[in-house]
Amino acid sequence: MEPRSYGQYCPTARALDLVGERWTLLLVRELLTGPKRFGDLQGALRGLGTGLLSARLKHLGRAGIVERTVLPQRVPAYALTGSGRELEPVVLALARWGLRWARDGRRADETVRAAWAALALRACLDPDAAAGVRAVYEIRTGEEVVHARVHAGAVTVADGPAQYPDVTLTTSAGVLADLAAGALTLRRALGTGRVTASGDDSALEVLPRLFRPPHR
DNA sequence: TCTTCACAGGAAATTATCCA
DNA sequence: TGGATAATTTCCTGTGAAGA
Repeated sequence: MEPRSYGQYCPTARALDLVGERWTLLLVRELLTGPKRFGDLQGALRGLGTGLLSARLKHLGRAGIVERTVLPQRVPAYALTGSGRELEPVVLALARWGLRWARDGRRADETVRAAWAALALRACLDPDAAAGVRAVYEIRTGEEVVHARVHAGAVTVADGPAQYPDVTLTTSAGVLADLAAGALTLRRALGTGRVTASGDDSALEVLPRLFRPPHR
């Protein structure tokens, strides 16, 4: 089924023709942290049926936003193309804009994942504060491990453990989401044991200053 | 109020791929 | 070549919006 078009000769409408449908930008968000298998995407996007997932991937593939790739052990997967990666600032801007509502707290029926919270934190990065920082932070939750690399005033987030983390943070995905939403400070989380940290003290010391949650 | 349409989602069937 | 697994397709149902 071909997605509907707004039928407008307008860049915004054309962009929304491509990525404005339900689930589409969330698929892009999932792929921002690295290639994913069909089953991984299904697991991350609960509520999205297999048929619709297949259709969305095909649509994004035709649009040149997503491409098929192969992981080690010759496992087939999906990855963002260069054009797809250009959506990263769009997704981060939406995350930053949405944080003010996320701050109201998590609803009972909402799931949370470490990778989502890490991306939300990334959206709040203060480039000036991060300008002189070079550090790798590994974040471990019960089910997931992601890592964030801060370098040259920017941060990248990826799935999996870091090779040489400066700091390893252990917490739950829910606490991480609260940190990203600004509902909890890192100092308080560390002080109350909701986050435990090990590694380089100076890299840990600078971490709270790197992020500036948006004001309501 | 009824009908039509678009869309989301689930379940099952089908197809493709990998590997022993 | 056959079994296991993953990916895709097809069909059906439910929901909500819009129009008659």
